[in-house]
Parts: sequence; structure tokens; C-alpha cells
Amino acid sequence: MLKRSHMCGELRPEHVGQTVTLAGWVNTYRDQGKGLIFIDLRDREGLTQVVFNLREIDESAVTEARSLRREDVVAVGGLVRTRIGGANPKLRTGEIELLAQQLEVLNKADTPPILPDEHEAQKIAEEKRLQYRYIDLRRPKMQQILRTRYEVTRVARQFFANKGFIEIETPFLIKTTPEGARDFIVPSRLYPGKWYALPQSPQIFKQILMASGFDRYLQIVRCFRDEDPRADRQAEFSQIDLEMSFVDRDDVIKMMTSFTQHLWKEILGVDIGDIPVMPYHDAMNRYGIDRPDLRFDLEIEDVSALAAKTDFRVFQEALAKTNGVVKAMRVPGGATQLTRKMTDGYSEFVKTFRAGGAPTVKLTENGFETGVAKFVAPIADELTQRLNLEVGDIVFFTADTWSIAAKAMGELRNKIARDLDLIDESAWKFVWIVDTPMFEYDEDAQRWVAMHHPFTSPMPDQVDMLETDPGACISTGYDIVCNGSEIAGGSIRIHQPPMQQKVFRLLGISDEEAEQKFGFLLRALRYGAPPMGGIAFGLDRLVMLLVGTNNIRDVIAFPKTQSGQDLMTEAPGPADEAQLRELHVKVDVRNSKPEH
RNA sequence: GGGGCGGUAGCUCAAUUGGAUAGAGUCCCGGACUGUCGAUCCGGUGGUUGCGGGUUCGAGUCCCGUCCGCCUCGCCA
Repeated sequence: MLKRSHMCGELRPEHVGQTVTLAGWVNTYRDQGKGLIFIDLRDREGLTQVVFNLREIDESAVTEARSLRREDVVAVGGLVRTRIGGANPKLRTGEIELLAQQLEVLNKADTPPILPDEHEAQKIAEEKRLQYRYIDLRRPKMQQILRTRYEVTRVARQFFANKGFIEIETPFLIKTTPEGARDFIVPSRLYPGKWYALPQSPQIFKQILMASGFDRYLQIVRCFRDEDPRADRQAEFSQIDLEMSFVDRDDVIKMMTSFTQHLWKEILGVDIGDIPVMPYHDAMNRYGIDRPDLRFDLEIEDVSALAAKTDFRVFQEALAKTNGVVKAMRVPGGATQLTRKMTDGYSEFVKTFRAGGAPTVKLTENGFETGVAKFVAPIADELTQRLNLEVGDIVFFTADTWSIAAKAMGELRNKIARDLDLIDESAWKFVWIVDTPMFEYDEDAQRWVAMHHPFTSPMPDQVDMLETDPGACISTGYDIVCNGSEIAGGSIRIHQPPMQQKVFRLLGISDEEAEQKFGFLLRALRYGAPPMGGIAFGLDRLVMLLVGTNNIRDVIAFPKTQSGQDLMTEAPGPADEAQLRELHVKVDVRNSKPEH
């Protein structure tokens, strides 16, 4: 076999005159006739033009070169020379070419169903790209994304190593735990009828490592949650998981701010500056969402008090509800930019978030017009003043319970920003969201559920509230949000058994159940656990932001589809009877089809 | 589990109101061409219209079911 001497992105005019050997994939072939063939040879570093010339080598080699097709794997030896036909500015190697002297076909490829071209990839159905992932991953863009992903983990390991963090692996085969997402479970061969679960995160183990005295822990780790995927969500995903001992909230925020700044500097060369801190309720009230996109200015106002003065039944009915509110959002210039069809569309849009609709008014030179203008007439001046309205503005309202109205308005805010192109795509807007409530009440289950997770500590001055007013109790939780995307979340943990017990009870987990499910954690706390706190960065989302994609499958080498299949390997697949017998598992596929 | 969009040649798409032998580009095959670079030009092969049923003289098109992909609500401590 011809031995490779250089990579295909490497050769420059200074190599002219050298005899080299390249190896790679045939990216394109251009046959100029019996005596002259061009091949663009590709490897992960780039493209190099190879020329086969009948005048320079024997005819059989040219004939063989002529049979090359896309994605054949070849090695070519020859002489580097300046291009005769002029340089190609599109290629980094565009000033030179390799005059072939030897050709070895290492693997003749079948005609590829898809091609790893950037201009093709835009058009090719993602289904095909996933099915032939090995071809799609040859694309320079995909290579660059996965390299960036590696760079992120490399920078993280280096940064935290310098800060005294130790990387420790935690098990994948663990015990199923209550709360949280649905677990993936794995049958136990040695214990009939018993099951392992795959971790939703290494949360409990990293806390125990703190109890074990490791002080600072890091792990870049896969997590598993058996929930429906989304554009930015996969059933298996990766975290940069961190935990620190003897720290409070500000210590963690400081450390992780520093890391985030360092990461953006290292990967993009961008100085993101300080990361502001915003209380959860501010985020919800002003932006309607706990991960506000601060790249644009639209803000939401609570106008309940004004709305109460109107006769509009929608407002009155909402305000009559427990926690009923009326929210308003001014869209500057929206009166002219948004058509009736669009505003009707927005009304339908908010219905998907269980709001009733999004009534509007436009402010014209003649005062409020269209929509609910006649209802807001009595509060016209106050509303104008409150929202700083100007002629040409449009105002959207939502009226419902606080949580529904806020969410509907928050989603509408993001949608209008996209539609009106208000988002500064070059901006990096980070914010810490803090002071999140410990619990929210689940109406369906009729009980409190943890907003973060059951191991989150309340703020020190809030401990008494656990008993008096759990719904108002503020946690130590903190999330980093970047451009409307949550990239990390964590908290100070409970490190004293009595408080952990108290929180379990509040969550409706009995002492017996707590002992059975979390006994090992409670004992670990009992035998001496330090105050501790940590965070986990969503690696996939970090990479998505850094490479500028909104598709999580782009940043995972072998991702799954929305129905949890791997189109390349066709997982999941059946297991044979013997395997199942060994695992003491019997399959009971209920046929949900109607009988007829 | 719900809603929306889609599935036609290897790939990307078209096909009028239900109407003739389902077309085009590209890929592939053959030919021409010694400076191309998303090469070009000429010719050709290539189809279970996702799958199963139904309506009809006739279905890519209409109806029912089903599978798959994407987006989304629920869900995701």
C-alpha cells in the first residue's frame, strides 16, 4: 500500500517540487478526454486536486483513473506542482495540484445514495442523511461540528483540571428512582424480576462523591431520559457534570461564569463579558419564560389592575380565577408590520399553550383601533402611558392564570421576534436565572413537585418556609441561559439528613419510600457530608449554540429520530427468545388496533 | 397520547378537475473532449407513486387503516 505522506488540506506552494502521497476519498472527478483527468481528493483536512496526464504517465494509469467515481478510496503518489490552469481560490490548496505518478485504489465504492456535499446536504432529506450517516459525516461541516464538540470537552477538562476538579466515572446501571423523567430500564439476569435503570443524571453519585471527600468532581457523561425527543432534545444526551464542596451559591456562579467566559473565548474568540443575574419571577413576568432570549427588547407587562376597569368579559373572567392576570405586550411599529392574518395566527398560536387567544389593539393617530379597542377605551390613557405606546404600535393581551398567560405571552414574544426579524443573530446574551421556587403545585397529582430536583436546598433564609409556605419557598437553584436556551442548571444541595427528609415528605415521599429508594443517600449524608453544590452543562446544547444549529442531531455523531430509532443500525430491534428467557422477560405486546 | 406538514426513479422534485405510456434535473452507464474545478456536450438505463384495503370505467390524485420522517403540545425532577 502506498503510504500517506501528507493530508489533503496541507499542500501549499512551498511544497512544489516535492514528491508526496495523499490518501482519501474521491470528492469529484472531471474527465477531460482520453488523456487528462482531474480528481479532487478529500480527507478530513480538505481537498487537493490530483491530475492524471497521459503525457506524464502511462495510459493504463490514466484508464484506471478514468474509472474512479465518487467516494472511491484511493492513494495517489506524485509530484506537487503549481497549477497550470490557474489557481482555484475556493480551495486552501487551490494554488497547487498533485501530478499523479502512482494510483492505488484502496476500496472501490458502490454508487453512493447521498453525497457529502454542502450544497447537496441542504436538500437531502434528513432521513437519508441519518440512514447513511457514515457518508453524511464526511461532510466538512459535520466534521467541523464534531471537532468543535471535542474542543468543548477538551477545554472543559483542562479548565476544571486547573481548578482542582477530578474526573470520576459513575455507574450506568443504577437503581430506578421516583420523580423526574421516565427511566430506561434494563432487566437483571442474575436477579429475576429485578431491573436496573439508566441514569437520568449522575446527581446522587456526585453528591456521594462529595461525601467521600473528593471535594471537586467533573464528569462528561451520558444521561438517559425516556421522553419524547424534540429538535433540541434526545433520549440520550451528554452533560458536563460538576460538583464542589464547601461552597455557596455565589461560589458556584462565579466559577461557572468564569468557565463560560473561557469556553466562548477559546472556541469562538468571543468575549462575552459579565453574566447578569435575574430572579426567576422577573424572567417570568417580563419575558414569560424561565429562559428569556435577551437578544431583543419586547417586554411583557402585567396590566391586571387596568384590565379590571374594563367591561371586557375575557379580562373579567380571567381575573376572577385564582392567580388570574391580564398581560400586555407592546410591539413597536407592529400596527403596520403585522397583518390581520398574522395577528389571527398569533391568537391561534397561543391556544396551543392553553391560552384562550391573544386579543390586540392598534394605536393609530385616531386612538385605539381594531380588535378590542372599544373595550380598552376606558383605560386608553393609562394603558398608553403604562406601555409607553406610540402611534403605529400594536398591543397583544393574554388573560388567564398567571402561569398560562405568562407562558403564552412568552412564546408569543419569541415568535413575533422571529417573524419581525428582531433578533440580533450575532449577539450572545447570557443571564443567570436564580431564586426559582423550590416547588410548584401539580394540580393533577394534587401535590407539590420539585422544580429542580428533590436534593435542591432552599436558600438559607427560607428554610422555615418549607413548613409555613412551601409554594413561596425560594431555592438555591441557578440556570445559565444563553440566547433563550438553557445551557446549564444546578443548585446547592441539601447536605443534612433532617432537611432532606423534610423535603421528601413535602414531595409526598414517605419515610419508608425514601429509605427504600434513597436510603444510601440519606446514610451518606448522615455519616458526614459537606455543604456542596454543583451544576451540569448540556453539552449538546452548548455545541448547538457554538456551531449555530438548532438541530440537536447535527451535533451528535449517531443520533436517534423523533421516534427513538437509529435509522443507520435500525435500533431498537428484537431480542431472541433465548436472550429473553435468560433475562426472565416475557413480551406482552398489547395490540392497540381496533378489532374488525 | 394530541395537532400540523411531508413520503413519486439511487438523490432532489413535477404531474391541471380523478383521465392517455408517471416527467425533469442530477446520479449511474456508453460516447466526445488535454486545463478542468458543482466541468461541458450527445445518447441511454432506471418506477410495487411508503404499505394494506376501498370507491370508480379509470387512482400518484378521493376515502379508511397503517408505517416512516420533520415540527409541535403534553411530557422532559
